[in-house]
Amino acid sequence: MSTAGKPTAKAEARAQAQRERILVAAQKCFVVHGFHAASMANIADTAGMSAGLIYRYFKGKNDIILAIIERQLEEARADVAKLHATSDLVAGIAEVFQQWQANDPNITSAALFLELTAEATRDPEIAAATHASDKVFRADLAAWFERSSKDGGLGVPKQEVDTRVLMLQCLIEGLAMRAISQPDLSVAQVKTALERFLPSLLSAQV
Amino acid sequence: MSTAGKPTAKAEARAQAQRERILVAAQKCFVVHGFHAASMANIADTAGMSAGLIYRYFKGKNDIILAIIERQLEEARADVAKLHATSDLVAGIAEVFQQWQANDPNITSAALFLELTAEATRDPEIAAATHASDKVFRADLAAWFERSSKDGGLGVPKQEVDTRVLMLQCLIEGLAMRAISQPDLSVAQVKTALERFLPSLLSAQV
Amino acid sequence: MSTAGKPTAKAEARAQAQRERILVAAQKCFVVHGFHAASMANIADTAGMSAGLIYRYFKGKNDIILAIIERQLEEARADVAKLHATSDLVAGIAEVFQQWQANDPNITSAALFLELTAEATRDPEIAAATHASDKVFRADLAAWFERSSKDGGLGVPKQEVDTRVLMLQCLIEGLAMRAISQPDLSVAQVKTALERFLPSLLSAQV
Amino acid sequence: MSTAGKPTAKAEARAQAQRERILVAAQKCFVVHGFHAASMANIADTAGMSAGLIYRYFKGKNDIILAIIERQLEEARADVAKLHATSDLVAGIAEVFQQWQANDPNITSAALFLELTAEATRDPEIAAATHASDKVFRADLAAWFERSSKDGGLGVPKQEVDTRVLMLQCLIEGLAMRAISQPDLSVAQVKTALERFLPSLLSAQV
DNA sequence: TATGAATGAGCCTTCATTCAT
DNA sequence: TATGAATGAAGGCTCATTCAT
Repeated sequence: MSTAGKPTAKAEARAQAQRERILVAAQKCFVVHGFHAASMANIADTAGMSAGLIYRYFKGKNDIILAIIERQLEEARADVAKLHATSDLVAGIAEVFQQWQANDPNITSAALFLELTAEATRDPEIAAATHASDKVFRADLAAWFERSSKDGGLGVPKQEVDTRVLMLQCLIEGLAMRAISQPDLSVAQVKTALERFLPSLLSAQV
Repeated sequence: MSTAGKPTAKAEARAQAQRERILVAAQKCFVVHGFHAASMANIADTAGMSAGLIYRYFKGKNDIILAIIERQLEEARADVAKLHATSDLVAGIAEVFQQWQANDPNITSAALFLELTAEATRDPEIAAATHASDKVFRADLAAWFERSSKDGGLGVPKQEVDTRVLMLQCLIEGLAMRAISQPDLSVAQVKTALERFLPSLLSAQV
Repeated sequence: MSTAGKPTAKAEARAQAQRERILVAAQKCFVVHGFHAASMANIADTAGMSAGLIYRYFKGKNDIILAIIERQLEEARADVAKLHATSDLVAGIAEVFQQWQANDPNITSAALFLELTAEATRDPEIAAATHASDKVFRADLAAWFERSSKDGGLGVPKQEVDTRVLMLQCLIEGLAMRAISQPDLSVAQVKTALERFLPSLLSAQV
Repeated sequence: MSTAGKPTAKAEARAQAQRERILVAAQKCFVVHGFHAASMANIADTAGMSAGLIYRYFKGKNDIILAIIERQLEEARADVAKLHATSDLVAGIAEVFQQWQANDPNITSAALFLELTAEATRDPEIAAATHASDKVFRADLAAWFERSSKDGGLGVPKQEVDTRVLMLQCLIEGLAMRAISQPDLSVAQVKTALERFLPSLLSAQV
């Protein structure tokens, strides 16, 4: 009985690793084929395991998506946290745009982002997850905007925060669509635009 | 043989009407169920015809989507034309946002818009159609921005046009995502934001 | 429009024929493999059609069973009606027993009968159908028992009817099990037993 | 090597206990879910062991069923033995009926009984086991019927024994079906019927 | 032109069974 | 002896597409 803890911990670690393996494979497949077109067999192949095994770690295809949404939120929050440090929002957003345009597999693809959002329109579970995730992310942004500059924030006047956050999100998410719809849009152009209009969103003045 | 001309003309008109009927039905179905989840039987039902008949007018499901993208472009161009007249961009965009949020079936749904854009990432035909469509639309916007105000334009300095168009598109398309991800976002908030930041995009000054 | 009726009638006739074809095939498969072990592909093969087509006529596997239960009731009621005429219950029951023992494919097999009854323990829909069917059949039997002999009945005293019907059903259904569990039981033995004990169930006296 | 005997004996005892544990769990699962619907994982859970371990004690699912049939025979024989003692067959049968109707898990459920019997139609091994088991049980009953009343039997005339046993089995097994198909059948009704017709089966007179 | 019956491939999921540990 | 992760083979079902009528 005294040794019961160790095997369990080991097993749980392995289980977590498997879940991760599946999520990575699934994300890859979803990006390539789309959520509905990607088959479980597809994911299993990509993950290098049998299809049946996936069901030991996830309740079903929908469960996988839900987990991916959570991952996305974490990534996004981490990105925001990084921005605090650099404080160079223009460069940061431009880089994300570039990654989106290049379909960089290391970050959540723009296409998957759009597809998940669209899916929220139909699947209640995905809707709930998306909305909750979005709320948290917005709160993060708002806190950063509101915090004084000496605390690493932007010192945006309180009554302006919501409006600014809204605009910033539109801008970023709009760039996700641009990255797909306008493949010849250069990063330079994006940077130019951001340098021209971002300051008014971040300024401490009204 | 001498009468072959007239029936053909008539037939072609009918064919065009049938195509339209199918497209309308398909768009309705895609909005409700999503592109992949909407079945041909579904579309046929909605169009009030048999499933088999659709294949006389479209090569397949993908063909329908391609046609719908073209329709979207036409709608979007018409919207821009309307904006020229009203010139009240804030109200116009806010209304579109409201329709998106309400999932108004009379307008291309935000979800379908996102879904199609995402699909452009995978299907080369859809990509081509999307990119071409986007290019035309951007040109329309640019022309409007550049045209002098006495010609119904905005008189934006030439070197600023691309940047401004880009930002405006990000804003609008970003609102499409907001309409889905942030269901409690009020139109009033959107209007406030637009009134605050849109002017700088439309102003004739640098 | 005036010709709309005829094709529909024809189509409906064909649809009914298809349903019948499927039911016959399904019954065959269920008898051979059992309800759970028989696959839809199996049934489709036996019916000489594709698996997918079955779903045009039945909602699913369960739906088929439900239809079969209804068929069984009709057969059983028809059998009772025949008994009225012949009035030779011993011979009638003995024949059914023989058919059960021979696994005669023209009548509901004893095994399928047992399996369906067992399934009623788990599937609420099957339970409902089984109970309803049983009730109707019991009512038929009771009416026959109670009706006076000049009306083709048995003239069993009213207060005895339920008890007698119960015993008769136990006897018959018990024979279904005997037909399976005791393959060397001869029809002669069954007849002997029936002649010995059935009269007390059918007699008009208390 | 000199110590090989004792551990083996111990081991065999343990093995027997494990088999028993599995059988009890399996029976429970089969009663609840049915033979085909009960999964090995289910049984393993109920038995409080891993799925893989079951295969050390049974060749497979079918093997378990075979063992369960043997158990049933033993139970049934024990029941008959009890009847000798009480000699109140009406009460005994009524009680079994009640347990069947209540789906009492302490007794072989009526549904499982039917399911097994039906399965005998398909699986030769199960058929063999069922037939053998049934034969032994019938012999037990026959012996009891034939034995003189001073020896705890019923003293039924020899030439009548087979017929009476057959009828009694039909009655009991018929009640198994009634317990399922006629859920509103009261125990009182059953008792009334048994009191009315059982005596003629058990009487020492012809 | 129009129908809708029919097909067949493919999807998600389950589960008995095996095997490395 | 015991575990439970892993497999692989079905199974039920859906649906785009074809074709006889």
